[in-house]
Amino acid sequence: MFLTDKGNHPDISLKVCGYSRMLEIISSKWTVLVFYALENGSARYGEMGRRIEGISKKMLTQTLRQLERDGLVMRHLTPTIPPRVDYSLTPLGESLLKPMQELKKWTIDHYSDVEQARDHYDQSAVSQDFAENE
Amino acid sequence: MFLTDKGNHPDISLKVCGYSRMLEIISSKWTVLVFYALENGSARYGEMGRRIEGISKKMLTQTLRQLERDGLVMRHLTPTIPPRVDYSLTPLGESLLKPMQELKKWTIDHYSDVEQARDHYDQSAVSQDFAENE
DNA sequence: CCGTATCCTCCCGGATACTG
DNA sequence: CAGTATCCGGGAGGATACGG
Repeated sequence: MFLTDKGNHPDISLKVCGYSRMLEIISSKWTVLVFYALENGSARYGEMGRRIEGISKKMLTQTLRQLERDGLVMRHLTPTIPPRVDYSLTPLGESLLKPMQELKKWTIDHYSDVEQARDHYDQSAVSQDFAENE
Repeated sequence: MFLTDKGNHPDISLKVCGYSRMLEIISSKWTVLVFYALENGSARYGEMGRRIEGISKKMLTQTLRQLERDGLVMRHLTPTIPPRVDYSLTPLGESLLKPMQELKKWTIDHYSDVEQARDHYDQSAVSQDFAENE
């Protein structure tokens, strides 16, 4: 880690940065996919498990609990046998939709640019490696 | 993992989901903090290391390389001795600023709601634990 | 000053088995 | 159906030392 020399205090701290708090809430891929699965209304537990490719029960439950704890998702239990559990976005969760969708739009609009940049970067990397081995 | 039963294909895949691609680019805390450090213009390597609390050289370099590879950040080397290296956002990187700031604004506006929800959730959790041990 | 290389630890998350 | 409990391997990332 960099040493903080006399009086030169860091001004970007994880604790107070708005961006960090943002990531604290939505930075996991499962969190976002689960959130995404609820964009168009409520869904049952098993249903979500089937719709979200590759998620395990453990992560589905854990992710839903976290979203619930943060007040973004509601859990509704119907105590039949077998039980039925539905999840849906809270008003707070819905308020997050718009900025999230803006960011999704940016990604869709610019992902090809990112891919192109990666190709270009990797290309120069290999040609440099090649030059070294001459 | 949930089994994909006959014909019931999952419709939310990591590979094609816009949100996932978004996280692919900005989901790490260091990535976001480094990006943040460049919001108001270019900065030198060491300067960023001092400003971003807790980051190690390894992660700073790794993060900058990734942002550079994705075409969001530019690296400018001045080959003096000792060398001087400045980093800045590319136009693509700048285009990401707006949606990111929207999300940051949401976080600032609603973080207290999230904290309140957490308190409430944790509160009910402990009172439940308490009830169990009666 | 601006990195890279190496080692080593910790914890995330998958697999599996069990329960109301 | 909707979870919980336990075990465990791999990779992210910190600490440290070295290099141009």
